[in-house]
Formats: sequence, C-alpha cells, structure tokens
Amino acid sequence: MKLKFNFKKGKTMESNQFKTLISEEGLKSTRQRAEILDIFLNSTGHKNLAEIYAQVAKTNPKIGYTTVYRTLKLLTRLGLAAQRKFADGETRYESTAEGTHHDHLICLGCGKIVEFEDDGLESLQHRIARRHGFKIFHHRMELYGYCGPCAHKKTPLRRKG
Amino acid sequence: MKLKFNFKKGKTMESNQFKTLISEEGLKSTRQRAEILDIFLNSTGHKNLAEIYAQVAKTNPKIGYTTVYRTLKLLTRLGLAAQRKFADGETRYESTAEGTHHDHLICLGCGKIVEFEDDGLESLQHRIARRHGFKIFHHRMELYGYCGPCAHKKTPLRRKG
DNA sequence: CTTAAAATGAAATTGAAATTCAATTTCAAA
DNA sequence: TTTGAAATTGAATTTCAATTTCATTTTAAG
Repeated sequence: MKLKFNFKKGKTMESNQFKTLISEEGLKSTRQRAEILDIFLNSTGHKNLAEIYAQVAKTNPKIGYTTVYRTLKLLTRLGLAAQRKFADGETRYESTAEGTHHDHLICLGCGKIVEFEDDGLESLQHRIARRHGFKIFHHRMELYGYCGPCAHKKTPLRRKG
Repeated sequence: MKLKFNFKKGKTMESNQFKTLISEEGLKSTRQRAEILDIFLNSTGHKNLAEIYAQVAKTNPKIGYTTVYRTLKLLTRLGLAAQRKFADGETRYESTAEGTHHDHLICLGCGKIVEFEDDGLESLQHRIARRHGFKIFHHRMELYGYCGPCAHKKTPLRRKG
C-alpha cells in the first residue's frame, strides 16, 4: 500500500533540498541516493567510505559500495559533504550541515577527532598570506596530540573515529 | 683507476654524518644510499618519490625505484627527511637540513609550495589545545590559494613542485 | 679471505580510488 | 499511462602509488 504523502521517520528537510539541488544539476533523484544521504546526515563525525558503506549496508544491503562512493562524491560536489584527509592519508567525509568552517584536534591515542573554531586563526591566516603575496581560499589546520583521557593512560588504544 | 681518497664534488659533510648515523643503527653504508642522500640533500622543495627517483636515475639509472623508496623511508627514520601529505594525497619528502618547524602555503594554480614560520601560530595552538584538554605534540597548517603570479593569470597551469 | 647480516632491485602484492559496462531506473514528453 | 533517452546502479575491473617478497649481490666484522 502506497501513500501519496508518506513522511517517513528519518526523512529530513534536507532530503527535499537534496531533490531540488539534484534536479538543478540535471541529475536524478534515486532511492539509493536518498538512503545514503539520510544515513549520512543522521550520523556525526568523520567517517571513511568503508564505515559509511557498512552503515548503509545495515539498512539496505542491496546498495553497492560504488554507489556509496559516487554518492559521497556527489554530495561533496553539491556542498552537503566535505572530504577530509588527515595525516593517516585516509579520506573521510563530514557533513556540512552544521555549516561553519572549523579545524580539528586529533587524538593520537584513541583517534578521536574534535572540531574547533578560532577567529584568531582566521586572521592569522590572512596576515601570513599577505606577507607572501598569496590570495587564500581555504586552509587546513590539524593539531595532533592526546586528549584528556588518553594523556593519563599508559598505553592508549587506537580507535577509529 | 681508483683513488684511495676521492672527495668527489657533491660529497657533503652530511654524507659522513650519514655513515655515522647508519652504523649506529646497525645498518650498512652503500653506494646507492650515498647517491640518493647526496641528490636529496642537494635539492630543495617538496618532491614526491617519482620525482626523486627520476633525478636519481639521471645520475645512476641502475638504482631501482624500490631502493629510492626504502632510502627515503630510512632518511625519514633517521630524521634527515620528513614526509608531507598535502590535500592531493601524494606523499612528498622534504629535507630537514634547514631545521626548524614550518608550515606551508600551497598555490592552487602552479602547485608551488612556500614554507613559512609563525610564532603566533605556535601560541595559538597551545591556547586551543588547553581549551579542549589536549596535550599537543605537533600540528599541520596549510593555506591554499593563489600565489602572486597565478592570481593574475586567467588560466593558471598546474605544476608539480 | 670468509661469512653472516643487510641491501638491492625486479617483480609481485596490496588497497583505496576510480572506471567500465550491461542491466536497471528515472522523468519529461507524448 | 507509456515511452525512450539519459542517468544511475553495482559487480567487476582497472589504476596507481605504496609496500612487500625473494633471489641475488654487497657490505663489513672477524
């Protein structure tokens, strides 16, 4: 039985924005894309493709790895996701739903990634750029060290996150 | 004809330091390692393996890619080289001969990488870390934009370097 | 010298990212 | 609705840098 207006739980406002964005690009709205977007937006943090795929597969095992890969790339193009590459070289995706620019603190013990914003950093960036005649469009700042809990352990365990 | 003491041009002080470092590690000093080190120290900038290998091959085509790869890894372990991964994901190597910590300005037009140091950045780092209860060991800051020349071209060309 | 340990280098392997292509789905126009 | 061109899907494959393997060669200690 199919309802004309079925507002399922989890169907967020973003899904509709997504339909609009997608058709504006001459692209098509599909069930897979909707599902991947839904899962992606309803999760937090910085996940690599394998992690996102695992989560998608839990809900719908029929969706392929490739589709997840391409959808995340698409979301990045549309500005809904952002790619991040930290020192380990893995590509991670982060939702841009929260909006503003931020940088990262990364725990070498447990792998926890904490976001931060700092106005001082932004102005510093411009001062440095001016000094070297550059016109800056974006930056990347990562601070590597140990978070509170890990700083007190003797042998902190590695965790993905 | 073989001279007993042949101080070839290019044999720098570092070569001897290298011999010492290497034997201290229980490793062996070889012609290949010396040649690779020599080329690496007598070049500047941030090069990827393929670029370093190409330069080595120009001097001695008998040296294999694997050996260059392993030697750069060794140099990194010994603290003579440092690995860098910028947003494009490629691994680059930089000589640590110049010494101090620095960060990078990266031109999106021509690929030029400019180093900079900034004390304000270092103190900022500690302020942010304290705010989040982290103990920071190192950081990474990269500013992406256009350098002076590229900012004025209509279609800047991509260059490695 | 002799010899064990280390290094070399060609080739093979790994693994993430990207692409291919036949089958399927979407959606606008009929 | 139905249709069909264009886009999407997903398994399989390719790509490509990074890394490992292994048979052979080189180093340096004794």
